[in-house]
Amino acid sequence: MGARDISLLSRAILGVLVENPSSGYDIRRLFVSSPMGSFSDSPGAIYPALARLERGGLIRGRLQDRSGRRKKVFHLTAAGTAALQQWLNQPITNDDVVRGLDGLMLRFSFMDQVLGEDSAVKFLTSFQQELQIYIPTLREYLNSHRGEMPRSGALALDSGIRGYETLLQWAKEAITSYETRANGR
Amino acid sequence: MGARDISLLSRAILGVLVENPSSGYDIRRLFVSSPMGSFSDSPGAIYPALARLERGGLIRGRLQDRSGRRKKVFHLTAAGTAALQQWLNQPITNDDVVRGLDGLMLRFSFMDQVLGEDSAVKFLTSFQQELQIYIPTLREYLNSHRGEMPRSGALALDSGIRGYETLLQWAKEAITSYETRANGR
DNA sequence: AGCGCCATGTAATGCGTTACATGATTAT
DNA sequence: ATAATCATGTAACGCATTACATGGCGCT
Repeated sequence: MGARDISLLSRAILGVLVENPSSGYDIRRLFVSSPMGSFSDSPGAIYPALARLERGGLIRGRLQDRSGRRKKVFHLTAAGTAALQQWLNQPITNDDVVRGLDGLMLRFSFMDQVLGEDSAVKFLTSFQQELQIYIPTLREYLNSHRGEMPRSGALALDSGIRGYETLLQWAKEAITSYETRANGR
Repeated sequence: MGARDISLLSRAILGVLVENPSSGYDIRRLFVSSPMGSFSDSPGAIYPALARLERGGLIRGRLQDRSGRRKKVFHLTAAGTAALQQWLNQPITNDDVVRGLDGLMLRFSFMDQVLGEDSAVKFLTSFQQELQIYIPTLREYLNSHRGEMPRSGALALDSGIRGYETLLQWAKEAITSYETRANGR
């Protein structure tokens, strides 16, 4: 009831609000104009999500009646911040890697603002470990089933494997990027 | 109604059935045991999806009462095959690349079985073109907004860009893989 | 006077999730 | 016997999609 069972769209909204208090319209514009465009910019998704979050006590909206034009600006409550932190602190599971990559990257993108760079590095390290376990299982599947699969099926799987390999490489470089920056200070 | 408005899960089912007539249980097992695991293996998703497809005339189930154990094996109808082909033949849009990558790869994985290798190559070529348009826009966004973004936000976007670059490279190699094979025949 | 943008919502619909329910068969 | 596996379904619930509805503001 309080903090679990929150949709990914709502998580994204919490992450946006932790940086800047915003109206529903602001969030819609952000979702169309930025690479967060994988989230819905439709009013039928965002306004109900905001209403749910407010009902749950995670955000709070203040009405601004600037010159007749009504606008409702939302900001995180203490409970909202706590819920966001708790989500970001969740350990990375195999299931996250297999079916929840979007959520994982969303979590990471808010991480160093909310939890700090140390947490971001820990996250990346854990992510790296999960990938190092998962990638070989995909390769084994491809090797042992290649014969029975259509050519394009095998290629599609190969593309998935390469995507994960790219992520692994990215995670390694991201970790060193945090470390060199720390040294540079 | 007839052929549009079909969920991705249902599309995946159609693709599975074009290869092997299967029961709901067979499909569930396939979804857990293969890298198609991003699809739901839950009975509450698969059986209703099968029922909808059958109601729509795209598949047809035959009851097998092998030794008391009832089993309903589904196969594609002519309309089902047509619907699948029509889906696979859809042109690739920017929206597919931004928000529908899963669907795109799913389409490709069935492609050479259903439409033949020529279509697969055309698909890859078109995919490549869309990527060549889209990737620079992401890079420009990153360059022009890097200053305002938190470090992990910029890194998350970078990971997305690299993923698309990997896909582009993969598409190129996949095309040559089809061509060399054609020469080899 | 009218068009486009700012701004917030609601209603119908459909699908997936989770949990529950049922029953037969095979292995221990 | 009884647990695990085969096998199919249903019910409550929540959320996203699409389309609709409303109204003020600013420009031409």
